[in-house]
Formats: sequence, C-alpha cells, structure tokens
Amino acid sequence: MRKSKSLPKRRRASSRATASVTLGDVAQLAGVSPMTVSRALNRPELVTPDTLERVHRVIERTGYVPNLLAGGLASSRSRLVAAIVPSITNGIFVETVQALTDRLWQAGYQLMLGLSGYPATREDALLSAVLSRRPDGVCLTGINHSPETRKRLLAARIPIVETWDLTPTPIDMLVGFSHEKVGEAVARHLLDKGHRRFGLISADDERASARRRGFVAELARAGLTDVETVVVPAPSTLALGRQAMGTMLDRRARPQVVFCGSDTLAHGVLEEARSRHIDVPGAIALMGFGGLEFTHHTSPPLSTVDVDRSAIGRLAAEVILARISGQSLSDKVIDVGFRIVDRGTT
Amino acid sequence: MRKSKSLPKRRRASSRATASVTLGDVAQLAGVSPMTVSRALNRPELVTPDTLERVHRVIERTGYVPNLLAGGLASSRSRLVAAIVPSITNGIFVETVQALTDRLWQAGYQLMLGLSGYPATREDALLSAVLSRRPDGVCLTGINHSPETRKRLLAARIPIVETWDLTPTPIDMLVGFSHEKVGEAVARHLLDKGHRRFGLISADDERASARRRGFVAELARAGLTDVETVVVPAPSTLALGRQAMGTMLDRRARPQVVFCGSDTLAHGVLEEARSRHIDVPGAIALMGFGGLEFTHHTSPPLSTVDVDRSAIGRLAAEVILARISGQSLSDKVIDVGFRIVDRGTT
DNA sequence: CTGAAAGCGCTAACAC
DNA sequence: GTGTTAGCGCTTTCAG
Repeated sequence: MRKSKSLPKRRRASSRATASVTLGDVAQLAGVSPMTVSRALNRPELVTPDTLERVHRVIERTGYVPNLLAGGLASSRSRLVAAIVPSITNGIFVETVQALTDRLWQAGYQLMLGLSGYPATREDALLSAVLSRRPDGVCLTGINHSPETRKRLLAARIPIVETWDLTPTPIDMLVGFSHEKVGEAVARHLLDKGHRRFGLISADDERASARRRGFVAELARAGLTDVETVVVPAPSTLALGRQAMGTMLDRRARPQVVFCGSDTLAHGVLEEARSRHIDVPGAIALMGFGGLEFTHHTSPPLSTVDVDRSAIGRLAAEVILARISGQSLSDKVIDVGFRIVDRGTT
Repeated sequence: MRKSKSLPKRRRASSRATASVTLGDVAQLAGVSPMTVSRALNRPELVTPDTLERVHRVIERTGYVPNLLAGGLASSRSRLVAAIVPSITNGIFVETVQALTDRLWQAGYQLMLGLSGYPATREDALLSAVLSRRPDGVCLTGINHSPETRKRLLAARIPIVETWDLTPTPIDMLVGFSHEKVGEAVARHLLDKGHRRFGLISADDERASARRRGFVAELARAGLTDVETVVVPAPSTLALGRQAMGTMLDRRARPQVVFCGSDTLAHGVLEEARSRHIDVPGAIALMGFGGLEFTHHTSPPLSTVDVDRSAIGRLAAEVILARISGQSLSDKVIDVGFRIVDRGTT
C-alpha cells in the first residue's frame, strides 16, 4: 500500500494540463461541498470547527493553493491594490512603497507595483495593464495626470488615492503635502538664519520644480532675485549632485547655502565640496530634502526637510482599505506636512 | 438626440454592480461574436482588417479594458511573472528589478514584486500569496530556500529562476555569480597590491557572508589570519557604514585597506573617515561591492566589485520567457561573473 | 476567417 | 451549518 487516500481521477476537459489541486478536489476528499471549503478559507467562523479541521487537513495534505484569478473573477474582488510610482532608484519612494506593501499585506491585500518613469510617459499604458488586473484600488504618485488617465480611473469606480503632493481637487482621495510650501519654508528659514547668497540644485521633475518655485518666490519677496541655479535631469543620483555642484562652483558667484532638491543630490554635492576641500557647513551650508539617511547621529553635516515617507504609504493604504470596506471618510485630503530639520549646519 | 448608439441593457444576474464593459458588449456593438473580439485582441492576424477596425472602434468608444482575471482563468496563462527580492532599500536589487520589469513588459508580461525582508522570514507566506495569482514564472533572489518553498515551487510546474548567487543544483534555472569567488578575488587583488593589514565591514546577509568567507580564506592561504572585522545587520545603509567604521577606527589596529560588503556601506565608511580627517585612499583604501554609483567620472575615491545588475534581471526575464514559450535552454545555469574595478585607489 | 458550445475555478444568493 | 444553482468574462475546441 502506498497511501490510504489518493487524489480523485480528474475530469479535465481541456488539453492544457493544469496539474494543480482545485477547491473541488479538496471538497471531494474532505467529503463536503466546494462551498464549504470556500467558507472554511474565507469565513471560517461560519463553519463547524470539526469540518474546518477536516478541510484544513486535506488542504495540508494536497498542497492546495487557492486560485485567486478564479476567486477574483467570481467575487469581483481581486485583493490587489496597484501603486504607480515614477521610480524606485532614488530611494525617496521606497519607504512609501514598503509601508503600503506592509499595511495592505496585513489586510490580506497585495500590492502590484508599476514604475512609470520620469517623466511619466508610460503612465497611460501602465494604467491599462494595471486596470486589466482589476485592482480593488489604485495609488498614484503626484497630482498631474492626463485627462485620459483621470477618465479611465474614474470609470473603474474603485478607490483612488493620489500621493506626495497636494491639491484641493484630487481625483478621489489624497495623502501628501505642498511642495511649494516646502520651498517657501526653506527660503524663510535660511533667510532668518541670515543667509543672503543662495544656490539651488534640483532635478527637473514636477514636485522638485514646485519646491523650486516656492523657494525662489519667497526669496523674491525678500528682495533677493539672484539665485544660482543648476537643474539636472530626474531621477537624482549622487553623481548628478557632484556634477551639478561642480558646475555651480566653477561659476563666478559662490553661494553661502545651497538648497538641494533631494538628499541624494545633497550627498553628491557634499562629496564634491569635500573633494575640493571646501568646508561644509563652514564655507557652504547645505539643505537637502526628503529625510533620507538622516536618522542616525553620525549623519553628515546636512540639514534637510523631513517628510514622513512611511506615513504617506501607510495612510494611503488606510484610506483605500477604508473605502474598499465601504466606509466614507471624513477627509478626502490628508496633508501630512513636513518638517525642516536643521542640524545646526545652516 | 444624445448619442446614436448606447450600451446595450445589461443582463447582470449578480447584485454586485460590475460597471465595466465586457468583451461580450464590444462584440454585440461591433456586430460580431465574442470570439472574434478576443481574436482581434490577441491574434489580430487571424481577423479581417475590416472587422479588426470595427472592433477597435468600438473598444475605443466604450473604453473597454480586458479582464485578465477572466482571461487568465480561461487560458491558464496569467501573463504575470513574480519576483521575490529581500529589499529594495539598499539599491543593489533595484536595477535588477527594473531590468526584469522592462524586459517582461516588452514581452507583454507584468512583474509582480514581493519583498521578503532580511532574513527571508516571510518568503514562505509570500510564496503562497504569489502562487495564488498563478504566475507564469517566478524569479527568486539567492539559492537558500526552505524545503517547503522548493517543494511548492516545483509543484507549480512553472519556470523558476534563482538569481544573484551560484550553485550547481538550482531548483530550475539560475542567473548569478559566486560570492565566495568575489571574496577570494578581492583578497588576491589587494594582496597583489602589497596590502597586509586588512579590514572587513559587511552586513550579515547570506551572500555578504559568502564573500566574507572567500575573502578570509584567501588571506589565510597567504598566511594572514588577522582581519579586523565588523558585521552589521542587513540591510546596509550609509549610517551603518559610518557607525561600523567608527567602531573599527576606535580599535587599536588600523587596517591599510577595508573591504566593504556593499557600496552603500563603503560610502558611509568614507564619510566617517573624512569626518575624522583620515585621507582616503592615502591613509586607508576602500573597496566596495556592487558597482553602485560608480559610473561617473566624478566618483569618490572608492574601488569596487562591479556586477552587471541589469544583466541579471534581463537574463532572468529572458530564460523565463524562453521557457514559457516552450524552448529548452542549452544552459540552465548562467554565471554572469563580476569585475574588480580598481580606480587606482587601492 | 468566423461562430457556437463548453468550460476554467471560484463565490453570491438562496434553499434546506 | 451546509448544499445547490448559476454564473463571473474569457478562451479552448471544433465546426463550418
């Protein structure tokens, strides 16, 4: 004797051999109906402990893996949430994605990640691919989406959350903060510290531009219209930061303080300054953005604008989950704000 | 008149309102059978150009989005490939993921990304979640997987590719290189350069340990058994690198050269050295690993072990796609190798 | 080149 | 508590 029980003969009609065990197989072996197995898996509280155990034993023995394609089709709930971010190379969105992943996982959902690139040329095509999987919700980065994208998202009639930016008119829900305000706040902060000669190194992506705008505008209000500016292509890298700082230092005017579009750029800028034996923050002070790598006491002499990147992801997941479960939210727009962290280096 | 044509009355049986247009709707509006619409979408060469155009016009007009849950269920092909990586925070895997995504996208497949964490405690649970979506292939990081994981992967009867490491006995296919050899090669390289006092700073993940082993073993063969070692918890960060270097420098013996487990650590180590006014590479030379941020001429004074991270992703996609389309591969194991890049700084 | 019939594996809705 | 029936939206297969 090899085994007391064996899998029942299969009644496959198709020629494509799908070797896997189905819910029906489990039901048969456990001596119950398929529906009971389904319940044992999804609403165990509706099933007798005894039946439950029998079912689970069979599942264990057979190595049954539920087919969520079938389940999703039948129930119109894919247990999938899609997130579209420009890139994960510069680190700024990584924690947001991680937080999203974690929170959704807890709730029994999985994240489907899409990378749209800078600029978001592929967002539309990506969206098609994404929507064809029938996600139960979508998380977008930024607030600038093509009319086409907005239309299709609305047509999908699922919760949508935009992140990492602020607008009074989101597609649906929003978790973010104002980049223009960041720029203004940094300018004000540095002005208050007595600086008068400013530099600006940042990438050419949308949100960085908004910060740049706010920064320049606030300085202009203080009568300062002369800002040494170097713009690099997104996404930011250490190397681009070095290069940009090189360009800036090779010019005539040398700023007292440089506001960098991201901490990654700021690190590169620091590298370049150091390799030229320029004292930081003594000769030139640096302000970054994003709050990356600044959690440790051995941090480099950089100040930054700290953003709770995890919170954005967590809250985005939260609002989507709330809406999926039918709750109506008190606020469709959550401003998570930001915080200037001056390590005494500006 | 509002419109010349309108969507047909729906015959939904279910109470859950699924608002979206179906393939059947498109067929009806185009005056063809559902099957023809399906062909127009998936095998257009089998359909008359005329019919094709009519169908596409209706699709355009209605904003039809195919339902891949249904398609996947019917065809047993989800057009989904899953990848499981430990983390995307340290950057080392990011380009691999990007390359995978890109190559698969070209072929009409989408990547479903799973983050298993260090150590891969969640790999098993993740795998369940992943397999329940019926991916057409799976890409894993590393070669150490629980027997349970191996069993279920094998049972899924889909192409599996392990990456970023080397073994003669992969589960199925493999794209990677030997970390032990990396350690040995680095040791040999540094010995040849005349160094005799070595330091080692690395994370406690599996592959880093293998490099460490190779490094120490090769030094031992040269009669050097005294290696200043600091191990930090994975994943690597700049801050951990700084901290580790601090620890090392506070000890008595000061190495001539430090082999860092990752470029990220190396950067942190460099930061710490500089903040202590230790000349790099004059007083202490540094060797990193991974080839991150080393593509630009303004690179910091670090040498590294370059790995073609994109190639790993691209090749992994390639072998999976090949196997999906039924090709048998000449080699199930691809060694992509590595390259020591000495920028004259060791 | 196009269509009709029969499911893919699962769950909603309603019986019992 | 558990079973039955009838699909979800698509593709396979086979017939024309």
